Amino acid sequence: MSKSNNVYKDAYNRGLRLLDETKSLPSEPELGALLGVSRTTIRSILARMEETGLIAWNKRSKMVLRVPRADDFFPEDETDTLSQIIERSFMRRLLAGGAEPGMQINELELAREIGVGTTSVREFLIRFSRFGLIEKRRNSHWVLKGFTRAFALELTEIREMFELRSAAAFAALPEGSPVWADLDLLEDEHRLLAREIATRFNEFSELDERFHRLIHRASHNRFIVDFYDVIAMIFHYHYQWNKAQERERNEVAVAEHLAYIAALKSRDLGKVDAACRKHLKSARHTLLTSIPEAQQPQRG
Amino acid sequence: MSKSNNVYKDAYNRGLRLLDETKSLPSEPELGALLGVSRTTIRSILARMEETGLIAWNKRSKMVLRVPRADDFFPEDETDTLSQIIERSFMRRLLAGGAEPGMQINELELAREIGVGTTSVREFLIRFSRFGLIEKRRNSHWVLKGFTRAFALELTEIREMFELRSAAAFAALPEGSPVWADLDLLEDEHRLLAREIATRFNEFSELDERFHRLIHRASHNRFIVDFYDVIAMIFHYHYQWNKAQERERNEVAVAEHLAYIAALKSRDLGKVDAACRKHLKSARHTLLTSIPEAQQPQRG
DNA sequence: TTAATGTCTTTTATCGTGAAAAAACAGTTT
DNA sequence: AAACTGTTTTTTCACGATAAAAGACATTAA
Repeated sequence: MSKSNNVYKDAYNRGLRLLDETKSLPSEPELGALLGVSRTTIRSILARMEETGLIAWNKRSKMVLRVPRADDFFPEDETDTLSQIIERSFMRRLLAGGAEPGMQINELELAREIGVGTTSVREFLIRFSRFGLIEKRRNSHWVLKGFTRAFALELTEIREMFELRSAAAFAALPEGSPVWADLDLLEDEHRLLAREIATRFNEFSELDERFHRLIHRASHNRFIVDFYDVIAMIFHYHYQWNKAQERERNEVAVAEHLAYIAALKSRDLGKVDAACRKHLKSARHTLLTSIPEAQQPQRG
Repeated sequence: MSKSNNVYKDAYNRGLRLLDETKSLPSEPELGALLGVSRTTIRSILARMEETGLIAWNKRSKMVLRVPRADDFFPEDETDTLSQIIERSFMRRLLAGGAEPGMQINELELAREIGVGTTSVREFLIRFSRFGLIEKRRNSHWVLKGFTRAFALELTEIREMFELRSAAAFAALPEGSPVWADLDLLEDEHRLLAREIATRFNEFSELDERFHRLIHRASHNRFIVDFYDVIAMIFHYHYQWNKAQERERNEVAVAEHLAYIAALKSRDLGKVDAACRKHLKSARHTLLTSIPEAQQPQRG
């Protein structure tokens, strides 16, 4: 088993949804652009759609024969990237407890446990190392630094520095910039979510990320924009394991975002600074309270 | 050829130097700690030293028979890590010109050209990507963003943010902190270098890095400390290709460092801020003037 | 003559493998 | 018993190989 065809399977599923919506299929290059894959993959998808009787395919004519059924789709877990699989596995172990700071990380053991090759695990660890949670010992093993209070404090320190600067840059953007329209759209989504927060509170995390990424982009600095990956990753897993008062927390956060948006629209740098600080302070507080910190750092 | 024994060769060379200095060798574990390698490697080294008649080795007795000659050493280029080799090759191509922003990077071609496996090149590119000079297209090629003026500006923006904060943290450190002794030592080295700048100006870059790393460490923030890797990497190559007015530039920088050190020792935050700003401003200027920026960014 | 399809080539993603190096274990010496 | 040496096991590092996916080229339809 040298390489899974998850790109194909994922694109196939998305292709089915497209078929369901539009009841037709465009040309191969257009489909490729739409699904973000090459024509090679598109042709495999069309071939299967023909096989399963979804379409009649002859050159440029693609006649839709029937609507996709639930069992036409590939199972969700077969569409995951290897690195997603490894990341999930790794994070589960990391958050499951028993993962003390200072502990060694064994590539071979990880690979065996997840059932993948060592190369993929190595590449994952290298990519993951920029999050500051693990560290490599020169020609030896990796060391877990752990998701500690110190980590959270260092992370939020940078976050606050970067976001205050980005927010100020955002507010200084000229009237004609397209970001203002993006901000308006996000504001609408926030209002909608605020109204239905009782039932849709778990949709906040996705909105949160889009909002903050929009602001960070105003910095026009790749290091600031890239750093949001660290924050997004942490918050992604944080949301999964800390469900305490989720509804209340998110309700507060939506309100803070709306105030923050209003401040940005006012272009009053003082107001922007205040609204941004207030929101980041409560975000930091939420993150800090969710860290167990029962165990002390140990030497491995 | 599956893995070069550069760890052994490099440790062997360092072992020879140790032998030359001390005319004796300690126990295997102690040697391992001294050279930073495992006992397995130490034993290979001792075995070769015996073979070449440098020592008589019997269990814990290691009698030195003769002084190492020049031809006892392994050639310098056989002691390099694969990733060092790849990095040098890659940077040479990047700085050699003809490396336009937007250009594709081909793993296979790079691997063939350097004469290494694709895995090593992939891992190098992943590690290198955090410097912000290249970017990966999902299941496709890498794209060169290029060492442009924009890059330099984004880099220095973060650098200034981080260093101003670190310098303030440094100045606020209590009297008893060991960093003050480190600073005193660095100050001495600066004075010495200042006196002999006419001949030793090329030793500045190494001192520069140690000085700034000391300051950044005062932030106690892993993201700030790690970011200095980006700066160090850029300046390392920058020093290699921009030799114009090197002596003058370094003379100015040493003077700025001494003023900066004096400001830190005064613990006057205003003075620290001013000295730091002044030095970073001239560092940015030096970097910016060295960027050709003849070619415009192009699409690949 | 533009834009599609059909076919072939190249590159990326991933694995298994084997040597280098580390680490663990067992036996000795002081 | 503490610290060493001798031996064995495990892990890391790097390669070549192969299927998936991308990309390039040739051909055909509108």
